Amino acid sequence: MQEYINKIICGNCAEVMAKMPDNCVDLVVTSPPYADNRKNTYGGVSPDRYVEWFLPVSGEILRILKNTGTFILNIKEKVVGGERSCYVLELILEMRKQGWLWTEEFIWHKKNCFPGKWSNRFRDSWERCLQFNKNKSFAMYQDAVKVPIGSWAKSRLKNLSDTDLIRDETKNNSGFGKKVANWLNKETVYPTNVLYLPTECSNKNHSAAFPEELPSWFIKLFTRENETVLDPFVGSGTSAVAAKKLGRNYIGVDIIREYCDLSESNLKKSEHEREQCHQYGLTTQEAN
Amino acid sequence: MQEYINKIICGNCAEVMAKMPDNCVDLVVTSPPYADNRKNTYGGVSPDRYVEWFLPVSGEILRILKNTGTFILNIKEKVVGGERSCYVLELILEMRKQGWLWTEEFIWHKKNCFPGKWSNRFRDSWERCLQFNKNKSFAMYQDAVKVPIGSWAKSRLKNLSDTDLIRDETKNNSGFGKKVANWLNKETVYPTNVLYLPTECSNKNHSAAFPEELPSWFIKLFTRENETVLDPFVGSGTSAVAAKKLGRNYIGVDIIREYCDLSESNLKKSEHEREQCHQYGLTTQEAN
DNA sequence: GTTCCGCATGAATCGATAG
DNA sequence: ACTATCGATTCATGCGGAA
Repeated sequence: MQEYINKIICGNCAEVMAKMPDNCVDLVVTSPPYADNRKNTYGGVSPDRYVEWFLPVSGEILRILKNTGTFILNIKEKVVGGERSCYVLELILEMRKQGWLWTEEFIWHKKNCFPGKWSNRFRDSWERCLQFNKNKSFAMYQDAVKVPIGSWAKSRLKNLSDTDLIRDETKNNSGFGKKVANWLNKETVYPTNVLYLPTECSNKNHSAAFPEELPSWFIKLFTRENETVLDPFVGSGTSAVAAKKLGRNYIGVDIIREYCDLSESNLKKSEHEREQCHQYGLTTQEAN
Repeated sequence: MQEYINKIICGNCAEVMAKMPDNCVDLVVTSPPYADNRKNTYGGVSPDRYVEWFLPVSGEILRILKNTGTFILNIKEKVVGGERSCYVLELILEMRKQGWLWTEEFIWHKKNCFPGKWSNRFRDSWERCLQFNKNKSFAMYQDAVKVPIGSWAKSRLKNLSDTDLIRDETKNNSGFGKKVANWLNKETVYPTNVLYLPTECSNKNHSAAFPEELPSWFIKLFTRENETVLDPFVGSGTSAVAAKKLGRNYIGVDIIREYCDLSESNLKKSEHEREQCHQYGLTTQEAN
């Protein structure tokens, strides 16, 4: 097992995982290639074969995950022929037959989604983050993701655009005012199952980079320091970088050599930034 | 048909709809009783029988809906035994077999969701609003739900740069001047598929009232004035009130006499408010 | 050092045109 | 007839350079 810790491994993730022992990983967080996308990079899994393609992967994850571990799957179905594809729904049902518990569906509500205009559809600004478990009693450290109420209110007010103001006029004033009053007494609150994050804008040289905050949030929620986080479709390495920054062990797998190299490079870059922070006497926490 | 227009009908909605003619309704928007919920009011449909219970209803809706019409289903699966139930996923798959197109899944992101704290779960702050159609080409009036543009636009459009000119020229040889004019005058943008609305605070004497803005938004998006909106589980009458306020015809059905009375009462109340507004020389639009 | 402003870009989708 | 490619459309964010 030790040979996988804090490594990026190039290979087919189902085959790589097959060599790993049972019950050895605390969290799997990944964003696999979506159906029929990225034809030039991952080979383009078609929607009607997606489930059969993914099940061997989820089967290996089920085996190597600890009994108290969690599997977070970030995914969204494409539009095909004017209709939402059903492969994600079918995948959930099949994974349950495989032995998984479908514990929860978190929503990533994207602040800045892709632009576009169509006659029969609005812009898609959300994705699914499906939570699967082996067992009803799994590890969850809710206090690690509590939101300081002060900064919440501050950023909320700072970002209050004209849009927000006008949208807010419609709501019931008395009820909301009462709620705010309640919140003022607390220093931190628990979040909900909706994550409201911007998409990553900077160039990652990878076609599907999710924001670091997304894996980071789940890593804090479902693991403690020195535990192990696996991403079988590590891509540009975002989740590995997040795990490392948070003092967790990472294991990254990708079938594309180029992406493995990119992950290594991003890991080095983040390590370099950490060192610079130490030079200036900052903690990495403050720097982020 | 005329006997149903602007009426609240007490009865089993599948039976009531069975008497209605084909292709007579422009929009169906409803929030049916969720599985195993509201045991004391709707008799408590259990999760494992939910699909078989709902399919006759969706079958009748498929028949009475116009070919260009839309069916919006507001629903969220319950947690049963620590796991999300799968009846909504199964329902979508079965409704497709029935002939429906699953066009889109809108998310209602609740601003102020129900409070609570559990050891293995955060508060649930979103619900599905599933869009189904009979036909790929359905009626959609996107301009009716445009929202104010973000405040970023003010500074962004203050002075257009050279690159803006170049970018647009490369994509479109002919009509650049027209484009600039469009952007400069633009004060509203199209929304996304996430609705960020507060939950209803006021007491509706109904166990599952959704905010009026939710049906209101879909009514504006999918119908024009004098068209017909049906809610087969009308409950406290929210969607009927919304339709009436927007100058649409409503048809409300509920199996519970008490809820039919409540709907009638809420419709009267909204009519009364409208009259009061006229007395003060306000339009109903301004009052809302 | 701080704020401001310009700019590229991001898991997109549809309809028309071409092969 | 059916698939593949291409252009047009569009919004908000974080970054880097400048004031």
